[in-house]
Amino acid sequence: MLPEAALESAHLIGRLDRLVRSGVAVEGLNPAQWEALRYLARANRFSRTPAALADYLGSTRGTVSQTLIALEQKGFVVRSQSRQDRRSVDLALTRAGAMVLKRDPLIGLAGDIATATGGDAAPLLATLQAILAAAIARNDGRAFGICHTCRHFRRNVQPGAAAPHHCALLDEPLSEADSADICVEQEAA
Amino acid sequence: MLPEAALESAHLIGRLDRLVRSGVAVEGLNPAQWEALRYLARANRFSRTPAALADYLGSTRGTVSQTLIALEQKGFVVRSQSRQDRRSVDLALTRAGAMVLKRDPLIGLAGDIATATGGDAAPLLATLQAILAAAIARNDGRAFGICHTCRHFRRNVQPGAAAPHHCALLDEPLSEADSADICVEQEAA
DNA sequence: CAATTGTAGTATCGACTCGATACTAATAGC
DNA sequence: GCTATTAGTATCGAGTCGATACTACAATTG
Repeated sequence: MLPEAALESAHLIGRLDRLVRSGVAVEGLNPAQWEALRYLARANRFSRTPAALADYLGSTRGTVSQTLIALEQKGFVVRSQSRQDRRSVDLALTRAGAMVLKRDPLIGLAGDIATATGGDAAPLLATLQAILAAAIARNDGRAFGICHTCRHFRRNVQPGAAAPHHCALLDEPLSEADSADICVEQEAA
Repeated sequence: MLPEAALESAHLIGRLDRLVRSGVAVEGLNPAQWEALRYLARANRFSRTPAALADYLGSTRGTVSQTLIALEQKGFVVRSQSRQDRRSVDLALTRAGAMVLKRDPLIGLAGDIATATGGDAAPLLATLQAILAAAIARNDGRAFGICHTCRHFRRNVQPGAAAPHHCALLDEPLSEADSADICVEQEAA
């Protein structure tokens, strides 16, 4: 038997997200476009590609391609051909893209969360992370967790170097900044 | 300064909802249609109208009208003219509508919540309710809270009657079932 | 190394969604 | 009664999204 509070909580998560999405058109960006900008602001360099973004959004490459066209036309994203793989495209936020994220409607919800939790959102965050992990496992999705929590992460393999850490999956050096971003390849340790 | 955990929690709420919405097409219902069915299953008799649903969804009457046309064609909802106000339309779930809600994709998320909270989702629920209250206040929205928590609710005004309670705003008798449903007019006590 | 198979991304089409506008009908206020 | 307001619908057009087909490149296989 499913506890009533669990189902009610699921309802409320939907309502909260709907509230955010319905107040979104201010900057002329739709929900998918906001999500893409947020993703690109937090993804490490292995993860800033259309395919990874499509995985993250639970969408298709075709749909994401259109989202990216729109964002590029607005000047918030630039696409460039990858050097490693010339089929692939590197995505990056422009300065304007980073600026518009300062007016992300999600910040309003974050303020409400801070208010409602009295400033300590850590327990809520931990619970939500556990829920997301369960939901992702059930849907065979990718976690898009933080690089340094990954089972392929090797800390401080080159001490003192600009990129002291290492990814054992991609065999690539990792800077401190890399290791704090989310990664399309991340798997729990 | 906004705590990092609050913003991250806001992110996760968005991701959870997106996961639910992306696995939705199973029954041939889109996210707005699911939300409408959920609402009608939980709304008291004053609240089962297109206008109240539009408020709830943060949408417009025109858009909701189309959602309702689709749901009526699928046989999940019936519309009938209101007796009190002949401009108004009463909405009701059909038996098929109630049945399809047993396959609501939100139930999957509720299961994940039950798993992640170890079966006691009450603290999470309380936090989410507080967040939603803050978000609604900020957006000048309606709360759609439970009838008996309303400042217009008068308990047991007609003891022993089938509808013992009373709404002081609408001046209408309220059954036990009425008072447990959500209401478009609800205001915190 | 040539041929095959697989992958990254884009273009395009069609069904659908949604907000805006305009409209009808009914209620409320004066 | 006359006007203003409200409930709901119809319709249009911009935009979204998934599906399909395609190009270009990479990886694999023999």
